[in-house]
Amino acid sequence: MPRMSGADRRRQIVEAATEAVLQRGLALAATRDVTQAIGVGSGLLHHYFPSWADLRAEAVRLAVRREIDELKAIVADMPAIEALHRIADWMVEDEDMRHWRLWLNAQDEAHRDDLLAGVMNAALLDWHRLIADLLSKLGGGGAAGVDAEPAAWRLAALMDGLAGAMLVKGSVLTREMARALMKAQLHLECGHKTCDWVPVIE
Amino acid sequence: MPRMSGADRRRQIVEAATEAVLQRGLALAATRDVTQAIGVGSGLLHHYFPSWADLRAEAVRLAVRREIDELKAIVADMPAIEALHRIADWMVEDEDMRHWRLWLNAQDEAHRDDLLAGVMNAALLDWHRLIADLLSKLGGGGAAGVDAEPAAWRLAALMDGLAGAMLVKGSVLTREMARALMKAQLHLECGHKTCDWVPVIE
DNA sequence: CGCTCAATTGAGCATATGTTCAACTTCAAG
DNA sequence: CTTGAAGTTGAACATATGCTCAATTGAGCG
Repeated sequence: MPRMSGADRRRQIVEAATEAVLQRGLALAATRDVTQAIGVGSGLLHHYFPSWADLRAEAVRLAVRREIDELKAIVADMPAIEALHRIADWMVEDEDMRHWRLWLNAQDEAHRDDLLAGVMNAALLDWHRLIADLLSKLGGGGAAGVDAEPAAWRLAALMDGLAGAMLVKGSVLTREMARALMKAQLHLECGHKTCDWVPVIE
Repeated sequence: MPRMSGADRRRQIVEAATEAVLQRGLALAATRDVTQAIGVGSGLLHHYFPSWADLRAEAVRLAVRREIDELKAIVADMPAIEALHRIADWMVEDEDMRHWRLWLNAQDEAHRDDLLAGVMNAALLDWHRLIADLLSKLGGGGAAGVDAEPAAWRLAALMDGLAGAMLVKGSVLTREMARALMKAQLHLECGHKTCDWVPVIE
């Protein structure tokens, strides 16, 4: 009901769309979820966004960027090896895992939506860079350390894959298994010198 | 139009549903795709399946089972290490990757569909077992070999993760990178003794 | 006050979905 | 031929979606 400046309203809409998309998933979230949440008419949404696909992509971009930024902040002042382990823990920390759900959901939906594809590609690069930078801090600067780039791809992809399997209802792959598998991978990648964690899976 | 025995008709419907689901994805595939493809009325579908969700789950089960069986056949008579590398190649072989698309799609959709969750859990177990069995043939029987179970989980999850990233339109993660990363993982898991492939990523 | 422009409305449209059900057709058994 | 059960039909229904557009409101300004 209350009047707003264009920019503010736009932000509010994206915010509501982000919430909708996190709660209901990309498939179920609809324009009406957004308009009803903030109590505006359906026309207003299309006044700011040409189509639902545009708003949806923006919403996903916001959700994903926030999540990565938050993780970056958590990990900012840690030694690299500790940060990597922290990331493995962070992965299984979220109670309902809405963000992993959205991530996988968006990656999947990106097959049919070019806007989402762009968003997810950018996100994947960020994600990879975060890990690669940490890995390259491990070796002590240069010579015989870890090959950061491919190792980062492996770690990033492994997390995605584990998350996907873990999120299936009633999955045999539990959270603790996923965590242990991630840590074992760190062990494999970093070797004994820089990483003394020993994986145990019963 | 032609009359059929119940069992045959049922099979035909599942077959058509499988094709529909592979072509259009779980989100877009609809009952009408199936009925129109085989030229029957909409009521017939519900005569054999209580709901679209049931038929869809059956269709996914068939598609996934076929794919795994096919891979098993390809790999059947190979030495274990060769088979594992063959699987890494197989992963990026498919031109349009419809089966990977469906796999990831179904895993994602499984959040909202309990029938699919069951199907995908069973599939994941099969998938893991295939790899674990190959790995356990590597060590020579027992003692100081590879720890097959967790290694298989890692390899399986890594493939899923790589596939997911690779399938995003315009992805930075190309097929050749995915293949190389998988082979590098095999190198990491199996060690130098049993696996002499050297990963190269430019 | 009036004027203007942007924000806002919401009923309505076109489209698509899964599902129902009373009627119809076929075919084999009696 | 009759009968009955199984296969089959397709128009109709309830529901949901994104989107349009003529009309209305409101705030700032001269």
